[in-house]
Amino acid sequence: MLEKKYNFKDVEKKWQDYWYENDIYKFDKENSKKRYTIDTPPPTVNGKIHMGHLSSYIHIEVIARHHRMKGENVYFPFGFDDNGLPTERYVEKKINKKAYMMPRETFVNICLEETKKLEDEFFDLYKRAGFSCNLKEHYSSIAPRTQKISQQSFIDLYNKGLVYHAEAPTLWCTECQTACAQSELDSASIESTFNYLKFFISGTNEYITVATTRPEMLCGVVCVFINPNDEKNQHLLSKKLVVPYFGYEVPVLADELVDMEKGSGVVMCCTFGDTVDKEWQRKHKLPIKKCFTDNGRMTSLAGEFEGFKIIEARKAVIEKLKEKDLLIKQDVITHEVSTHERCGTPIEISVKNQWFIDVLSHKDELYQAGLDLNWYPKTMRARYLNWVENLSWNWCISRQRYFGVPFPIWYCKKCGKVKLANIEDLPVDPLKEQPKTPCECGCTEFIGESDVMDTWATSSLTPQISTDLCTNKGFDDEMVPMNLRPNAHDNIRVWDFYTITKSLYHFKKLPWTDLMISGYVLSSDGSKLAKSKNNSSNSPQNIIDNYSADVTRYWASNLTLGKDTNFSLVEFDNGKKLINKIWNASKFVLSFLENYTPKQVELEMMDKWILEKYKSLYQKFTKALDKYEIALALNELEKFFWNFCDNYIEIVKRRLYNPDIYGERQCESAKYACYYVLLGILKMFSPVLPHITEEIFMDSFAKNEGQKSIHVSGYLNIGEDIDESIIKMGDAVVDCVSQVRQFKSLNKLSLKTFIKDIVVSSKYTNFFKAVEPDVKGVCSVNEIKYVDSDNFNVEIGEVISEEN
RNA sequence: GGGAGUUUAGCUCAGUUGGCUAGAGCAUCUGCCUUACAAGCAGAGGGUCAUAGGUUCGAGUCCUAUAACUCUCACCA
Repeated sequence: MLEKKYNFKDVEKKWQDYWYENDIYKFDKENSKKRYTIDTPPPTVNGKIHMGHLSSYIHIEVIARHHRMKGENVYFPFGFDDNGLPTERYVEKKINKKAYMMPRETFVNICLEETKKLEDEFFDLYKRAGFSCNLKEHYSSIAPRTQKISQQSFIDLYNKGLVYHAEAPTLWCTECQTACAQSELDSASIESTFNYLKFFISGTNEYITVATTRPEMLCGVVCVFINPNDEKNQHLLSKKLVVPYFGYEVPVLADELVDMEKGSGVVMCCTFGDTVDKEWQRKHKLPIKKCFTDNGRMTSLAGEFEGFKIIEARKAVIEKLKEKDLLIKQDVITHEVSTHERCGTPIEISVKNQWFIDVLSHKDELYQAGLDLNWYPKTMRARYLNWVENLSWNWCISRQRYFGVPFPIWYCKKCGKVKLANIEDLPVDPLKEQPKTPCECGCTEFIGESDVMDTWATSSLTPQISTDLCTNKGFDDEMVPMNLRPNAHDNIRVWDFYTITKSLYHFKKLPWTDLMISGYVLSSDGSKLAKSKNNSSNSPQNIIDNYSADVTRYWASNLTLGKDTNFSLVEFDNGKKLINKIWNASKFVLSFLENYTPKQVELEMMDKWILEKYKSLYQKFTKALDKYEIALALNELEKFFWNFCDNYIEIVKRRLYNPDIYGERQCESAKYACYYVLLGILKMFSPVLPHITEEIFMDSFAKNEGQKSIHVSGYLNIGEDIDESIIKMGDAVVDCVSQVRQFKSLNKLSLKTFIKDIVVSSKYTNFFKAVEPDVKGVCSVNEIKYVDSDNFNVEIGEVISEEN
């Protein structure tokens, strides 16, 4: 028997423990059933989880449970992305010290401790949300077995010539003091000044106007460009110009990229002030002049400004230019500047020795991969394609940081050649170990690479890393391609792109077949949620405490895939109502089904009707979920469920209560339909509401059905052929009942009020006659008359009394 | 500047490949304590589907343009 009230706090905890202890969701790799494999996103361990993350994971969860209920063998692994810059910054902030202030090993150990603490919190939250992933064994992107896979990937790319080491212009963060990748850029709107400067033509008193937002880089000017079609400035090509204030001379060159409309139509080129400078440096083989150091201070090139921070230098130079009358005018402008996503510092371009994975020469293949994958929703494909089209930097994977997977390489002290580690020795730390064999040149002394790999260089291998947990096959894996990669849309250009890249490069195949892209959950005012912002009242922990895991899952399941949503508590109240209704309806129906075992009887028409409608719902529901349309599936199910409660149960309850009046068989027929429809509905609700459905199932169905959990019991499919005519006729009966109810409502009568007679005009007289006892009962009508007609109509007779 | 999305009831949103009178929840109003549920039930009111054209027997849905908002990429001299 079910309790009178549903107590989610006790019930949810009870089943979470039960599932965990009994390995209900364990993946059985020996099983020959159809597999469904999920490349679960490992959360970045750099702060607290917010409702956005949680909702995205709930989508994955529902899909995993759906496939499990379809009878598939679901591989739903779990892991953490717990190394790299995001984690380092989290730890630096927490301990209020910078990594470079201590020995590398000390910092790495603190990182390991701090991530462990956060991971325990994450783990607890996932359990409390009712997640059916494998919580017992999870991967970590810094664990030795992961490092091994990551290092092997590097060696494979090296051997294939797809990764190279070069001194090249690199996106550089002066705050984090590391190189970064194009995908790590954000943009910020910054107020700045556009400064019009006098560049004197060498040996004359004539000057030409050049506009720049970065006067501090005047010390690094290598040339001045004009457009080859710029007639009025053609004469400059043979001349030299004097760089204002700094006084040295630079040549004038022509290039089509110069926009004649912008500024003065003449532009100075530094190496490097922005991305166009990078192009020009390569094309015109310009010298490289470093104006600032790794930590963002001016170099000796800046003369008296050496040691100034970039922004300070800019101000100081402008003052000097004013003093010397070299500044013609200043326009205040607001422009978009690329910044580092982790710290918001404007990105500089610097020349450094870095490791790059070549992506620019494989754009076509990468683009094609986007076309070959199934994107849900479809529009997300465009974001990927757009990103690939706009790629302008190769993927820089080296970071001048500390807590990351090391490169498995050394440089020969004598000849400088790269020495790779042996695959069987992985993982290696080149700072602690030495190669086992000498260099080709005979030298036995090596310098280990001190850079570490970017975290994406590793997490782009999650298909290999996660399946390795189950197969122990490491880098090579038979379970790839996986079925599903789920993530939010911000990760398309990052994690998805990199994973596709690696999979194509290593194995010439796609890493998965489907992508399910979730939207963002925004604050109620439309601003972004962030892990770093801690708005606690809406923290996942509090929401689950207040509303239950099932209600939280209901909320997330109602979000449209791929679409951003402002957070609101309204859906939570709807979820609460649904839970309450499921509980009450089940309790009521089951009160008639104690010790009942279903047996086939001749069915009453309204019982056939609800079963046919169930079949129709079942098809719509599974079809929608197969296409990752969680909200649509849930919607159909809710509509059916409410109809089941408010119409079907109301219609049959008299038969259930009074077999003596309505007949023994008629009562058995209602029990049969109630048993299977309720069971079927609970199974369909189970992916979204795993706790309450388990509670009811285990209380009342498990024994009959011979199952240890609803979640591995499979959906209830009672047939493919749907009798549409019964559905239509039964719907007409409901329509008739509605009209009688409407009549009573409009006349402010109680629904109990008896009506002397009604006249039903319809095409379905025989059907109405067959269900006459049901209709009479639910409508409190004493007599029904019938008229054959194409037009449906219900005429309502005299009101008798409130009691009879 | 390129690309994508959104615009439907007071609010939050559904609306499949064009097809009967455009749906749901919340809110509002009216009734009803009906042998599961008042955290419930039965009803009612509320919409020029952003705007303007077009295709069609028929358009919320398809096409063109416009507007507003959002996201994304790029520009950043």
